[in-house]
Amino acid sequence: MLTKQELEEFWAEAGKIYLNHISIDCVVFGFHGGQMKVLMLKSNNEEAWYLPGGFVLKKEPIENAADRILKERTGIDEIFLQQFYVFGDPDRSKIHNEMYKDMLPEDQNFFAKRFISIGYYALVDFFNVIPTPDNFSEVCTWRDLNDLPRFQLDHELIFKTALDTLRLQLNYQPIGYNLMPKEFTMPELQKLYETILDKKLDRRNFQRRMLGFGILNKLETTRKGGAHKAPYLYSFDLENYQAALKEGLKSGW
Amino acid sequence: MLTKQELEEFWAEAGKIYLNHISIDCVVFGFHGGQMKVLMLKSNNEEAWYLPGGFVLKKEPIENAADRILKERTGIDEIFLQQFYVFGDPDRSKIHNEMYKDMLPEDQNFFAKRFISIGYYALVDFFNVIPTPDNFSEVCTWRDLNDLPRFQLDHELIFKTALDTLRLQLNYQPIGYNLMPKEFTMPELQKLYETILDKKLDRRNFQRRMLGFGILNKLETTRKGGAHKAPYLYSFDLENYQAALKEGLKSGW
DNA sequence: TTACAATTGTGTACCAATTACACCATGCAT
DNA sequence: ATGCATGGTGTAATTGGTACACAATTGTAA
Repeated sequence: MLTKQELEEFWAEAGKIYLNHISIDCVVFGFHGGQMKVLMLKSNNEEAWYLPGGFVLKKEPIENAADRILKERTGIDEIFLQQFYVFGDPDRSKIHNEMYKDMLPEDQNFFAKRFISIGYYALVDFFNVIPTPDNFSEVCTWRDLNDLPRFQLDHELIFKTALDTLRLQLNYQPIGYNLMPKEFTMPELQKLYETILDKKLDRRNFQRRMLGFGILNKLETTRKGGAHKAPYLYSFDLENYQAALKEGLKSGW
Repeated sequence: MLTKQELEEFWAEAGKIYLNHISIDCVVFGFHGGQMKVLMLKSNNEEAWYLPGGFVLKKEPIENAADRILKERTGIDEIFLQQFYVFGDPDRSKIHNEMYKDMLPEDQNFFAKRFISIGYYALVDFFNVIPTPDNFSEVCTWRDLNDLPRFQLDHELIFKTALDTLRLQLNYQPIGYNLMPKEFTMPELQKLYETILDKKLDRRNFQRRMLGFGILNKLETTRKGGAHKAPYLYSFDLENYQAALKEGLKSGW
């Protein structure tokens, strides 16, 4: 987090280097220990948490802005990003606007302006992420979807909209590919689908159907360790996966 | 279309009343004579056509801005609108930016700025629309999807993205309801689906399935006139339609 | 070493939905 | 009145999804 003085310098400069009125907010999903996680940030001064976000440089494509922001928060370079909605209520950032209102004259005051926020969701391999706080926070960490904190501003709406979109797009986007590690077992993949969809699936039918798509490579090795039969490991056949998604995986879950 | 002087006044004022950098573009779909249509505009000075669009007032929710813009172009009040994508390439409005570049100093020059455009698609009953040109055009009219003109800027991309979205959302949005007139025959409705999906559907299965959804009211009257058996007229049962869409119409087309 | 518990891998019978096609009804044209 | 094109309804065949049964494998405990 920046010091008070650094923050003031940042405010003064922001309007010159970033597009006014426009922000980006990202919902970063990860999967670990059979649970879906979202990356969130918090300042020590405030109780509510917020989503990783930022602004668009004057000549920067918005996709690049989202990439850049997430590279800073996660350390990951080529992240899977999907634009999903724009949040444009004039009062959505009212609380922040009030906070910054008297700092500078209105026309120079970047943060006192109304912001229209472009929502992206991101899917990442949990283990590749190095959560890194931003200029306004000391804490950046994964939060479990079953144990979410209080959100700042309209970030709960943004998060919920992202999750709804994720569910709808499960059959059209390479969601498994981006959320799972390189190698995984069938029960692990099933848990991911169950978590996203929030319902139980039949173990045997899931397996048969997944394999039927022809998008998985069965590896030689098995995952030993549990006190049970060792499951086979799989990896995604990226080429077939991409091809299959073009058609949509036949009639969803 | 405004005169040259009026246009200059508009430019000078625009930056004060509208949010900078942000525009809205709408893809308005209609259905007539068994063909899908898009509402488009053209200036006599230019060859390429463009989509109805506009800007967001400083304190206006973006949905209201889209409503307002389309009310002006179509005369319709409560239009079915769906936000579908944001177009944020820094060069997307390059040609326009160049045109207006030298008119005013850069910081006051609303039109010389980069625009991020929020895309909405709209579904309207063809017969309710009164196409009305805007400040920059003399022509506002329906164009057939099979006979599209050259587009300005990135409007072809916007249109294509809208059409793709429409196809994907066919089972989740009240698309038939908004595009068909109050009363219609089953073959007419089928033609709509065939046009959107760009493929033939079986007449008999279409009918059985549509009726199976329980979202249509069969009316007493039939449509006479053709040299054949007179088809029954139907209307949508809006209440059941809304309910059915919440679930998604079972496993798409 | 052997039996057991837990979990994974594979197969099959059943049910629901979609598809393909046959047949009848209706209204205008000749 | 007859024919033809189109609309309306029914039914068999196929496909796909669901619900289980059963065998195989691994570590653990007797």
